[in-house]
This record gives sequence, structure tokens and C-alpha cells, in this order.
Amino acid sequence: MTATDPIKDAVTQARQRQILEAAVTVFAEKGYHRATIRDIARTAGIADGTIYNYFKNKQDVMMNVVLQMAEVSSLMEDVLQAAQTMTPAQLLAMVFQNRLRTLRKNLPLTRAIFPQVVTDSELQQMFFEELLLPNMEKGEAVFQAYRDRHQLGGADPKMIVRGLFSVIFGTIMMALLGDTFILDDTDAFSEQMTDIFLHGLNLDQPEREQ
Amino acid sequence: MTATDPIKDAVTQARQRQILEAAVTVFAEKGYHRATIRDIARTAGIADGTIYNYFKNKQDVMMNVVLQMAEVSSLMEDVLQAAQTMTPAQLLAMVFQNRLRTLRKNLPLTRAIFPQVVTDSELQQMFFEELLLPNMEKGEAVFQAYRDRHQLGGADPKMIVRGLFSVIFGTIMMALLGDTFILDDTDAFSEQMTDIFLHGLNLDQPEREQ
Amino acid sequence: MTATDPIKDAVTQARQRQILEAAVTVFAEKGYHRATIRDIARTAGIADGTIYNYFKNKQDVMMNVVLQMAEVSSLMEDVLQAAQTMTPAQLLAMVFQNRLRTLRKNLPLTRAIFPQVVTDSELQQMFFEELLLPNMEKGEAVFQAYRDRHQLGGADPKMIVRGLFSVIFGTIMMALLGDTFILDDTDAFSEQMTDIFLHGLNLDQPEREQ
Amino acid sequence: MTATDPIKDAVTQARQRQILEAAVTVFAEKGYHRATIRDIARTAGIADGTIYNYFKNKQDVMMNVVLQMAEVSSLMEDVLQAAQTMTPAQLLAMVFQNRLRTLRKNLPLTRAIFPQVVTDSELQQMFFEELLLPNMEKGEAVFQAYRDRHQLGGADPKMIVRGLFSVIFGTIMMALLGDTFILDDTDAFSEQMTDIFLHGLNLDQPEREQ
DNA sequence: TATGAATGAGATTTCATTCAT
DNA sequence: CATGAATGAAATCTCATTCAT
Repeated sequence: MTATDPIKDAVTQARQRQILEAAVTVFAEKGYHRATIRDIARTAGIADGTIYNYFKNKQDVMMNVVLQMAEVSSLMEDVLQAAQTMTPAQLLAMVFQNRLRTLRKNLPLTRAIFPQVVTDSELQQMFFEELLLPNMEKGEAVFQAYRDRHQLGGADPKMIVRGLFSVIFGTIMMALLGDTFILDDTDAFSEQMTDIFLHGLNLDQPEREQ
Repeated sequence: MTATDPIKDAVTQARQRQILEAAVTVFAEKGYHRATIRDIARTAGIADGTIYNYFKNKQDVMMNVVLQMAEVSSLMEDVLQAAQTMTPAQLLAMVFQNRLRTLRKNLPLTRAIFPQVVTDSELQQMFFEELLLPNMEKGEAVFQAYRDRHQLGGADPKMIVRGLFSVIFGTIMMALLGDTFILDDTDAFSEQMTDIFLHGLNLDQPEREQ
Repeated sequence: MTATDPIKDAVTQARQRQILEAAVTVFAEKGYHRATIRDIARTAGIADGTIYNYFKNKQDVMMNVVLQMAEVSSLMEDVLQAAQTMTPAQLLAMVFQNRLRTLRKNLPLTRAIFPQVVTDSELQQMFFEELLLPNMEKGEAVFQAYRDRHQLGGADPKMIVRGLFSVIFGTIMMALLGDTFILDDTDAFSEQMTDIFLHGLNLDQPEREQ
Repeated sequence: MTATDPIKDAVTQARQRQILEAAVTVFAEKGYHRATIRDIARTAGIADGTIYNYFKNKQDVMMNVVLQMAEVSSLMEDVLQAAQTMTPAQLLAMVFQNRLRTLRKNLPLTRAIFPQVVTDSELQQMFFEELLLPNMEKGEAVFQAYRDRHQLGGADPKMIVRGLFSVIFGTIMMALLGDTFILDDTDAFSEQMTDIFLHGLNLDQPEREQ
């Protein structure tokens, strides 16, 4: 029974992807609440009921949409690991640019997801544990490494990472709240914030010393 | 024509406040969607229909809850104006602390409001035009003044303000997403971020020169 | 207590007229159901509650609007009585023209009143007993008189009157249902129908004989 | 694309009929406004929501009740076409009798429908375009044919048809307004009105000449 | 596994009417 | 008598979810 038939698994995964793709489209277009299961089913070209063979309920669909972003976001993890050979300056610049560009592409979906993640405690917890926390820990490790290599002043890596994440999430919020200034000139803002952090953390000096 | 009877006005305002207070309570407890008009009415100790004598609809109630926050926020405006006699360091420290402490007190309400502001385009626009933009402009003016007095390097005030607001909104987001680290030690984080910004903007040097 | 103070009575009647006038305006504009008591009060320039000092409820307002039409319609009674010196041809022509012209002026109000009279059994009964039946009886008397004077064939006056009233109400219905043909050329239709009836009832022959 | 599955179509139609039947019952009993969707659903033995799988809203249900009458009324069309072999006298007699008998059977439903058709402009337009106008045009054609065959005097067919329809609608109105005289003796009234029209239009003379 | 019709709980909103001032 | 704020019943409609086929 539980013997995993690889073919069936593949079919199942394909179907799930198909549904999630449709969900992403519809959520981005209408937001979570105004998106109906019927919308998603129609967009996916399947029947309403079929969705319930692959997901527990609407919340579960959203959950998996978010988790899917996790995988995309794990690209970021790779980046962070690869980043251990970078200077802090390079790292910061890259992270800012990467995140802001991603945001600009996905603003409508982001607008649908964030409110729901913040509102739904189950979703929020999942998001925190599966995505936010791991990534923050990655970041802390990187900054700890810098510190160990004396490339960094005495600032607490935890704090630094919070600062970085705050700027990034804050930028997202600003965009969602209607301030287009940052999005209009992503690169300038990235540079500016990179500068501030480098300087502020005294990361520019030690760097050159190397 | 519409000769304003001061007594009736007072009664009306009192009733509105009563409803908004109830709305704040209920929204904070259940979030926007799960909060029903009936909940709010019961909490306010009035009949459902009465709410519609004071607000157009549920969205309008939320709108006014947000606007009410504006008045609280206008405290911030005063602060900003009073701030013109402060050093940048003092200003930054104060703003950070003020905002984070306010946030910590109002986290549940914030959790109800933000998603809705981001989701509802009408609400979002109102929020942007009535609250966000004016406050940003105040901030820009303050930093422009610093710049004119040579207390500030060449950074664009618009950018600086975006940076500051991003950190603040980002911090809110972090809290809403479940990261208690910042909230647990608001003051340390404030200091840290103030430091980074001061340093990063070269605001510490000119200051001393004075 | 019940001593009727003529001054108060006059005031009361004036107020009632004021309300009914407003009601006519609002009913004509919105129809019975979409017209609110508030609409009527605003239009009359008084408070909602005041209406209930002069009328039992909304239905009662409508009832009196209809009764008011009765008085206008009693003009018709006068006409009918005066008509006893007319030839049948003159009478028919006059009645048709009179009714159709009145209709054309009051189409929107008619559109509001008829449905309600037909729907509300109390209103319907009142309308029948106070307006329809008396007028029909007047008509029957007139035609009976014609018959007695041998100006009319053997047709039953009751039937004739039903026929006449049917054409008139039917014309109203046609107009309410959207057929503008009759309304566009009221006079031609009046002539046509007069002709048919005169001819059909052999009213044209005896007439000339006189 | 929308390959029509005949079985599903049949089921759908059956369900629609079931709902409309219930609607007819409830509307006839309570009138449009006091009939609730719940009433109709209960009467049809289904859930409230199910109605919305088959009709857009309550108005749409009424609309289809009226349209359904159209099909019944199309019997009348057949009649009219078959009528081309009849003498005008036969035709008139038949139409009057047919309509009045139908009315007598459906008085309560008629009482519910007419007010709403007159009140709701969308419904009215549909009624006019789908039912009234086509039937009037049929009638005009028939009378034009009579005229061409010199069975009719110089009267304008359009006018004649308006006259006929007015009498019919007027009779309906009289019944709805509480005058039972006509309904009590449908046949006598039919004869009477047929006579008047025949005579009035000089339709009796040419007839005999043939 | 796929379908999609059926379900029915649930929420917003309107508005005639009342009644304290 | 006038006012108009308060009332709360009542009705439409939506949509996530189920389940028989």
C-alpha cells in the first residue's frame, strides 16, 4: 500500500505543481481571500474537487505556495554558502540586489502571501521555522565567520542579520504600501544601503586591510 | 445650512470613538476578516445597525481605525519637529526607540491592520497618502536641514529616509513573522541600528565637530 | 380632547399634504420599495419620526397617496356628471383623451402605484372600493341613461363600462410595459378607440337620429 | 470546447424546471418580495445555495419564470399562425377566450409577476422585447393580411393590435384590482368585446360579403 | 482518481419603526 | 409635536468542502 510507486509519485508531483502554479497565478491576481478554489481549479484546468486530492484545504494550498517559494529561496542559501569566499561588501551588495530584484518581479504574489502569512498563525509558524529562521541562521554563520576572521568589528552577528533582514523586509513593505521610490531605483538604493551597512559596521576598513 | 451643533458633534464623536475602540479590540483579537460587525457591536455594547450610522461599512471602520493611528502617529510629527534641535544621533535613537516601543505595545492590532492595508488598495492608498508620505516628507526635511548645516555627508535625504523607514517597517515585519529577538531587546537593537546609521552616514563625525 | 380645533386641523392637514407631496415625488422617482421613509422625510424637510405622527406606517403613506389621487380623479366624476348632456361620442372621446393625457403626465408615479396596489391586498381593496367601484357605477349610470333614452343598443351597461375601463387600464399597462406607441400618439389612439366603441356599440347611428 | 453532454444538459434542465416550478408556487403565494430564496429552496427540496448554481440571483429566477410563460405564450403564436385561415370574428373570439381563461387559471402568479415586470426595468425590457413586441408584430401581420384581403376597413393594424392588447391587459388589471365581474363571466365578456371590435372595425360586413 | 453538483453556515447591510429628549 | 439615533430582524449571496458517480 504505502509502497511508493515512482510513476504515481511523479504524476502526483506533476499534478501538485500544476495546481500550485495555478494558485500562484490566481493569488497574485486576486489575493488570498478573493481567490476561490474554483478560480484555481479553472486556471489549472481541473475540477474543484480534484484539488482536495492533493491538498487538505485552501490554507494548505497557500502553505505549499509559500513552501515552493522556499525552494526558490534556497537558491539564496546556495548564494550564501558560495558567499563565504566573498568580501562582506560583495556579499551585502549581492544580497540586496538579489532580493530587491526578486521582489520587483513578484510584487503581486508577495502582496498576496505576506498578509496571509502574517494573519494565519499556522502559516506564520511554518514560514518562520522553515524559511526565516534557517536563512537567518545561515546569515549569522556567515557573519560569525567574518568576525572570526577579524573582518568584522564587535557587532553581534544576530543583530547584524536582523538589521539586514529588517531592511529587506522593510523595503518589501514600502513597496507594498505604495512607495515606488525604492523599486524605481533598486540599484541606487542597494548601493546606498550597502554603503551604510559597510561603513556602519566598519566593514570597509578591515576589508582593505586584507 | 449644516449649522454644526457642538453638543451633537461631541456625542457623535464619542460614539465613533466607542465604536473604534471596540473595533480595535476585536480586530486585534481576531484580525480583520474573522472580526464580524456583530462582534464589534457587541463589544461596543450597541446594536449592529448603529455602526452603520457612523461608518459606511466594515472597510470604513477599518479605515478609521487606521486613521486614528494617524493621530497617535502625529505625536511622531511633533517629535520630528522638536527634533530640529537635536543632533542626528539623538534623533535616530529617539525615533527607533519610539517606534519599536509603540510596536511592542500594539503588536496584535498591527498584525490585523498591516495585512489589510496591504491587501485593500483603497486602504493602502489612504494609508500612503495620509500617513506614510507626509511622514516621509517630514523626515526628508529634517535630513535636508542637517545637510544644509553640514552635519550630514552627501547622502540623498530621500534615500536616507527610505532606509530608516525600511528598517522600522522591516522590524515590524520581523515581529509579525515571529522573530521575537528584536522585540525582546528593543533597546539594544535600537542602539545597534542607530550606530550603524550614524556611522554609515558619517553622522558621528560632524557631530563631534560641533 | 376630541374637540376638533380648526387651527390644529389645518396645520395637521398642511403637514399631511407636505408629506404626501414628498412621497409622491420620491415614489415616482424610486418606486415604492426603494423609496425609504428617510427619503420622504428629507424631501419633505422633516425628520423621519415626524412622518409617524401623521401616518401609521409606510403602507399608510402609500394608501393616502392613492387616496389623494382619488380626489384628483373625482374631477373625473364631475366630468362624468356633466357628461350627461353630452352625446355618447363626445363622452367617449373626452374620457379617453382625459385619461391618456393624465397618464402621460404621471407615468412614473403610476409605475410606482400600480404594482403596489395590485400586490398589497389591503391597498387593493381600498383602491377598489374607494375608487374603482364608485367610478364604474357612475359610468354604468351614464350608459344606463343612454339606454333609457334609446341612444344605445342592447349592450349591458356593466359590460360596456368594463370594456371601457379595460381599454384604459390596458393602455396604462402597455405604457408601463414599454410600448410607447400609444403614448406617442395619444390623440390618434383615442380617436381610433372612440370610433371602434361608437361603431361597435351602434352608438353612432342613434346619435344622428336625434 | 463546451461539448454539450446531453445527459448533463437534461439533468440541468430538470433541476432548473424544478426550481422554477417551486418559484412559481412561492411567487404565486407570496408575491415577489415576500418570497425568499429560502422559501423557494425549501419548496424545491434543495439547499439555498443550489439555486445559485442555476440562476444568477433572485431577479434571474423571476426573469426565467416570466420567460417560461413565454413558451406557454408561444402556444398563442401557433394559434395566431393557424389563425390565418380563420375569419376575423373567429380569431378575435378565440384570442379573447384563450387569454382570459389562461388568466383565470393563473391569477395569483400574474399578480406576482406583473408588478415586478413593471417595476424592474431590466425585467420590463426583457418582457417587452422577448414577449410583448414579437406577439404584437404577429398580430399586426395577421391584421395586415386581413386588410390585404379586403376583409378589413382602413384601420391601422398597429392601432388595432394596440386596442386588442389593451383590452386584454386591461382585463387582467381589472381582475388584479379586484373586479371579478369579467372573470366570473369570461365568455360573455369575450363575446361582448368581440362584437364591439368586429362591429367597430366593420369586420362583420366584409366577412359576410365573402 | 476525477468530477462538479450540492450543501449550508455565515456575514454584511438595509431600513421601517420606536422612543427618549 | 418634532427629532433622529438606536434598534435588530431579516434576506441575499458566497464559497470552502464533501461525496456520489
